[in-house]
Amino acid sequence: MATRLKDIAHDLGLSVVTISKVLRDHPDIGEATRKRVLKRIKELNYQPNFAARSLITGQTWTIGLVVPDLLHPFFAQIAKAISVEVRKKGYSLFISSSDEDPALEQEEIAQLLARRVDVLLIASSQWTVESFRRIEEQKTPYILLDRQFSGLESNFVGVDDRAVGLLATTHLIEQGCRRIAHVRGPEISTALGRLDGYRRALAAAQMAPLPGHIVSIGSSGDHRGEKGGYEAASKLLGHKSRPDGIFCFNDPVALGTMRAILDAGLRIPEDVAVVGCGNLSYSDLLRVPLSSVDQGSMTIGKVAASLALKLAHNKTPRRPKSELIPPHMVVRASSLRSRAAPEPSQLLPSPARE
Amino acid sequence: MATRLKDIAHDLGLSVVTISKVLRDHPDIGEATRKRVLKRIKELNYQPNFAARSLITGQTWTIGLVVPDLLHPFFAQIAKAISVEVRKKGYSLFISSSDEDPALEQEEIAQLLARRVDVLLIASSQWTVESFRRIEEQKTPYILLDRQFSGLESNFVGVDDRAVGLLATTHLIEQGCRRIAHVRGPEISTALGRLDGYRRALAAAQMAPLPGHIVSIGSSGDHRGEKGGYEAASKLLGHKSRPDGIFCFNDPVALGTMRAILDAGLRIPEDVAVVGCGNLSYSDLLRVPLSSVDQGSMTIGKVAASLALKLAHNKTPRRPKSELIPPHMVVRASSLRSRAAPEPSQLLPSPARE
DNA sequence: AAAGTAATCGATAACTGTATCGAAGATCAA
DNA sequence: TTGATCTTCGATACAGTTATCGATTACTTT
Repeated sequence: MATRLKDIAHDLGLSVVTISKVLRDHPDIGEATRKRVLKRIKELNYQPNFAARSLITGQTWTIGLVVPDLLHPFFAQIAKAISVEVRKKGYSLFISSSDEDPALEQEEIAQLLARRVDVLLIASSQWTVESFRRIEEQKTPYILLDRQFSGLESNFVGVDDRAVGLLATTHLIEQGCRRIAHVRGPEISTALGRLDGYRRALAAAQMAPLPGHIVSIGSSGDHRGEKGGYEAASKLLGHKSRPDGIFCFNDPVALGTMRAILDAGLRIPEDVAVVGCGNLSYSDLLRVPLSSVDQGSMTIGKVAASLALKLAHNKTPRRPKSELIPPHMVVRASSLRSRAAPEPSQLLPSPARE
Repeated sequence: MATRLKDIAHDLGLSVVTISKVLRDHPDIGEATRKRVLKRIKELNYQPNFAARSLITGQTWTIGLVVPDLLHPFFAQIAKAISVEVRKKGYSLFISSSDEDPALEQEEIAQLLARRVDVLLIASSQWTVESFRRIEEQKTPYILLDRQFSGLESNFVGVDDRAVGLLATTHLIEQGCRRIAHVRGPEISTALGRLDGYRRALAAAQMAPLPGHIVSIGSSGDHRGEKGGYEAASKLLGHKSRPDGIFCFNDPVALGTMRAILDAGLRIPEDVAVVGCGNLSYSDLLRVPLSSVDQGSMTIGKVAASLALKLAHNKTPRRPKSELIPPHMVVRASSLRSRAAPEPSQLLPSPARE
């Protein structure tokens, strides 16, 4: 059986209270006894019982994280960063993957609330605000990741999506593109922000989207991702004023877009330049390495973790805080056409990674 | 404040004990009161306090998972599968990423043990057996994932590495390769098993590795992965009897190998066929899509979860169980040279994924 | 009617640690 | 010396649940 405070107290002829105080650096303990206790604690390799501690303090020293898909490198990176950061402060991290299923996500949130996690971090695939209201009822502090919800004032950490759109579109303009199209995503904050940035970048250069140059990928699960990108890009390429640059909502969509361009017998980036978003780990291993806007997922994780730790300690709820992480552009072959053609070696995976 | 058993008991004029029994489907409760209690529980949305429950039962209904790198799709897939499976049974999963650092891994194991997880799952990056001995001292059941340790009798779930080597090498033989080389990994169970399978497959075809056709990637962190593969393959290609097929320890190494082959002005698979292992998510997005042995990471996760749940309930320790998952070959362009040349479309990402 | 049995529920202790306040002794000032 | 203050430690209550065993009631059997 594991050693308890009682055992140590009995060994040293002290009371449990004294041992408990030593453990928590309580001031009113004599130096001599403090040393004796610490020595014995080390000898017996005492590990405090979190259950008993939680019962009285109300804190569990755990943090919950719900992501739509742990396989997605973006969320995996965030999860990893959070795990590392909170562990340093003695917190452990529950991670669960909702598989993009709102119903499953709600169950997982409920389970984590039942476990009385100190803070809840959610990258939600929800469409309504309802489940967040339930979290608020329980008075558990929570932080939304990646995606925001209008009409919900909550803590938020994610990339600055407007800056994403600005960065990508401005880059295409600088590369000499004049007919820049956008394959946009569904009606969620990330897609809307990127669309807005795209529009603003064009406007800043005295340009405007040509009619039909903003296409949306299908909302059904089957037509999202790469397939949706292929279909959307096919539409664009059949257009009478064919785009010479396409900014895609995310990297999978950009992959589909690139496939459509190559299938149409066109060259990337000479005929059509492509920029995605997410900077996924495969981005520089492709046939044509994909330029992409990096969302700074590691930074998102670190910032979210630090905010979570703050919330865990402040018993008094503060005003919700929104942290926008600045994105940065990672230029690869798919959009590099201003200067000389890229070296052949750049078309292949290179050992030096971003 | 959250509702407690006491509240429900008071509301209905019953004792806490009765409510507790209803919650756990104890037989000696009358049907009428059982329904009344369940109704009230639902009304108040009662959530049991895990801390109090753990304190008395000794079970925490949590499972711990330690992986070397959550960003690696192999481990991400395993983590996801485990998370989904154990959640169904009411368990929550602590996940931590050790960043391939043995010292960090030990800290994380210690933290999870201190939390009294019911079962510990470890994909270890350890070199010694020492830390597992400590787990055994605490009498916490544990399961090793992916990598085994000689001289340590423990529960294990992972791919059948010998079968991996057999499958890959046999495939290359069937594709008409006659000088098959192997880029092997370090001195750990996975690499040794795959090497053994490679040897056996050759022997079964009355063949043997030519001298110098088994090369090892460097053990230092810098020379592992893609860079190590590039260096190892360069050696092989300079050999007087140049290989016409290479089986690589894993996919990153295979990527480096392919880069070396193309840099040498040779064709894949016509001059040299390549097979990797891991079937990483980028495998069919490459310039030359990579044939790879799939390790069945989802199956590993599911089997590990099911074993973990068994261990969580059996208070009496059973004999350690070893579960070997059969791998399967995923043939793509990098090794397909027996019949007609692959269709051009196969050289590009295809929407239909394995 | 007496005794036995089954069904249903509750009183009490226990699990381990923490918060609170009080007690004992030491030290110091007046 | 007295009183006050400080230092160091402990007694007690408590957090929310479950294990155990005893109590009550109703029903059955002989």
